[in-house]
Amino acid sequence: METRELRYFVAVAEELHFGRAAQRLGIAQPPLSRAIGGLERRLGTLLLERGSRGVALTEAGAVLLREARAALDAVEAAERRTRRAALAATGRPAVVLAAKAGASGELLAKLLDAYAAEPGAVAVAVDVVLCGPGEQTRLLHDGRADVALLHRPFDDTAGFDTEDLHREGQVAILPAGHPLSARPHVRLAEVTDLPDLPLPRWPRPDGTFPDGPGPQVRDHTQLTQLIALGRACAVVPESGRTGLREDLTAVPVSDAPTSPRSSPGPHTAAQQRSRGWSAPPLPCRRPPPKYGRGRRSH
Amino acid sequence: METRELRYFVAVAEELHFGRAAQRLGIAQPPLSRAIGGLERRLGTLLLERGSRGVALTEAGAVLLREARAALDAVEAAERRTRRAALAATGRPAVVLAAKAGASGELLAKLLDAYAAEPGAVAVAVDVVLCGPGEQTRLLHDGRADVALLHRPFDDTAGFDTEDLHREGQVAILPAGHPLSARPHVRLAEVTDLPDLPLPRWPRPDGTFPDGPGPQVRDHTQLTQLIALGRACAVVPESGRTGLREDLTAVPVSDAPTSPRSSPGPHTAAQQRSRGWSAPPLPCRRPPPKYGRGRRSH
DNA sequence: TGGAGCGATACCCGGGCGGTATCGCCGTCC
DNA sequence: GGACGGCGATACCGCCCGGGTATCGCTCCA
Repeated sequence: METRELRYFVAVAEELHFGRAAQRLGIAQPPLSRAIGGLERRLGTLLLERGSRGVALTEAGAVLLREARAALDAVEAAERRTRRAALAATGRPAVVLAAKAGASGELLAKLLDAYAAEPGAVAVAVDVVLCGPGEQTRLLHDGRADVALLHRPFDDTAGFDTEDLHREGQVAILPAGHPLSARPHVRLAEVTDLPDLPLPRWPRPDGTFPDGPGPQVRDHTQLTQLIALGRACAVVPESGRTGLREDLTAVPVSDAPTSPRSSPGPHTAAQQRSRGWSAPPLPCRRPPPKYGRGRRSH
Repeated sequence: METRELRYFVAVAEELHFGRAAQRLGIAQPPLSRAIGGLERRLGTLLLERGSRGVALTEAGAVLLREARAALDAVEAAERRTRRAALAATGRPAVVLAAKAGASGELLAKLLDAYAAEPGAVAVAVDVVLCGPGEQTRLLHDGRADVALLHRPFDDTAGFDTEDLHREGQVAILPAGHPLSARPHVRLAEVTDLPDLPLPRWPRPDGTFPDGPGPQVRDHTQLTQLIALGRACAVVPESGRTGLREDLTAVPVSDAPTSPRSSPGPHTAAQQRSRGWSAPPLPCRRPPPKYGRGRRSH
């Protein structure tokens, strides 16, 4: 299978319409039909159900869509990482770290300081990419980033080589005047079902939102603003209280599970071990005890 | 980048010889030279250092080799899994489970029994693929398997979505007559540096062996035979003592870290969640308490 | 210094990919 | 119910690109 065919198929599977998919791909519709037809013939199965009105994915088509996306990400990552390796050979080598904008600011700063102080790290710059929530995994998969700061259990670390950097309690973020905001601490159950302050809904990776009573939010700014307006509350890692607006209050959640951050690298350990650069791929290889919780065993 | 180019590059990078690589690919040498040249031009970097005698990888070339292998695996996996999904739609759906031959026999049997008893599992067969040590990850990456039984810390689970199924102590396998074999238990340090019974060396993923005093082994049979011959000893999970030859003795290792098994699926959680089949992708979804240690949270 | 080995280049050919034109099918709307 | 419009498939054509052969240029040895 050629990547061209995979790209074509993904376009049709996403548009569910040959004409629009062809337009998106910048080609005419007939070659697209032929390409999909050829793919189906070689795989020996129907990928798309052609109804009189539009197109639908078959079972096999749904599988191919998921797998093709992963494969295309891998190809894209290959290209990007090779390009960066080429830059690193002639210019300054760099590691790209993805972090959610607005979160983990303090940790990030200390992490970068600690890495700059590392022996052997002098030659490697750490480029920080700030992105929206949940985007980190995408960046890792398609090669735009090499490592990322994730927050369990909010972010999904499955499929990555991870290392716990820091474990912290959680706090509830409430409007300044709220009755609970005067309390020294609250229990999780007390804030998860406040009828007047529902928990917000974050977008899924595909951009849609789960059902529920809470408002839809896409980033940290929207979140804080909604809480300040008295329309929502939130439970976030302790570090989220730094740099809080003055009209918001953070109250420790006594019974919330501690939330370790993770710093995952590319998706196989072999990549980690054999990265061709002259400096360690993970920032904070021997991290200060304050943040590090030891290396993996392998 | 097209997969054809990646295949060509991997061939040359592995052979380090255009002529042989072309032969392996079944094409003539000039098109190969042109393809690699085009790749280098588009990436804007040299991938191969052409010396007067043979070829060498550049820094960027080494990165691309690693990334290209991963990408080609992903493409191959896409094809295989789509083909299997097509089969599943018309015939009997199946999950392919990879397990190391000779190990975890008992767990495997009980796992299959437990899965067969699951509601909803009746429609899905579990195909078991037995493979050599360390091959499981390869099978998962290129789509020949969906889940595998791995043994930490021996196998590397980085990059997979894993779930601990069982945690067990470790035993030292010794020749029957050895002085230590009469002991009720031994400490790890006592068996790791026996001068007469060195620990064997297992192959790395690339097939080469690490340096060391121990004999090279490739499978369980070789291992037991070497121990029986008094040329080596080994530390393996407890379950390794079942079905032991009579001329070998297993002695519990009192201070060895416990070794949980893991059952990883394809390399992203999204794949797990959205698999197009009608039955759960993981065997033993609600595993009997004896073996299961709970589900992941997400 | 000539020959062997190896990769690059020159040049040619054919298949495949992409283009336009058109068909077949179906749903819809006077 | 027939005309129309939307959509995917098919027919056919031209051209580019991928693959082939022949040959060159370079280097290392004998």
